[in-house]
Amino acid sequence: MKEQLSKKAEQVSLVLKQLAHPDRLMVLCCLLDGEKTVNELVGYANASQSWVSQFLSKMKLSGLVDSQKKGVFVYYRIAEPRLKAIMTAIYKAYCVAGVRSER
Amino acid sequence: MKEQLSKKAEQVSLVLKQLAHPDRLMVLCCLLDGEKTVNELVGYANASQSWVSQFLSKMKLSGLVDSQKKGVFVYYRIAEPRLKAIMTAIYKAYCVAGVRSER
DNA sequence: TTGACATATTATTAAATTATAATATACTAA
DNA sequence: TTAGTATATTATAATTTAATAATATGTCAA
Repeated sequence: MKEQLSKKAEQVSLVLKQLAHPDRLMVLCCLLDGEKTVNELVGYANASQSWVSQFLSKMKLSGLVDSQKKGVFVYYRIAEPRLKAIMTAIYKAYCVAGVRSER
Repeated sequence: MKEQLSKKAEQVSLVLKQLAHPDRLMVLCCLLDGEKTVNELVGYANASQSWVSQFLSKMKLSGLVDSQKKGVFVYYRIAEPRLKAIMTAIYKAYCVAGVRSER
């Protein structure tokens, strides 16, 4: 039981490491809204094209996002429902105004 | 609006950085269950007393947990409801068996 | 086939984090 | 007051991660 939890913890920590950065959070927050091209994401995060591309490529490698090419554009979206769940929880906790934090 | 989000992102990333580590997740997961002494937490994470103490002290500094001394023991608990919310989401997503991930 | 734009890759230096050890403090019971 | 246990602090070397620049690839339209 504890063994299992510690394996999960390993897995979750790999996901959280990818999120634990302001610009990366901005990108993911943006993806939470639906699929976006690389350039659209560059606009949201204050980061370079190269940086965003790198980040997305890592996220894709680990299966957290996937992408679809349409002509010149590459559309990225969140592929892992558990990532979506975590991002949604974060968004609700920190970005939805007027929600009283219950004890 | 975007300005605000990016400030939030900064704030959230500081929280996530504290979580993004297997042993730290174990500790927090354990605290999700209720308050615990340092030694109890040392038992759950496979980490040294010194390490757990250090971690808790940082978390306390940033207001994510707080502690209460009872005799020789120091009881720690999650102080920030938003941390509790995120941890709960993570726990549900990764540790609750049998939950179908909805699309 | 060339120019313009969208995306991807690679390399390198700077900076932050991790793991660990050693040691200190504080409380309690005897 | 001393021994034993619980917790906290400090320091440092090793490892990761971050930031950035330079450049490459691929697609499309003219």
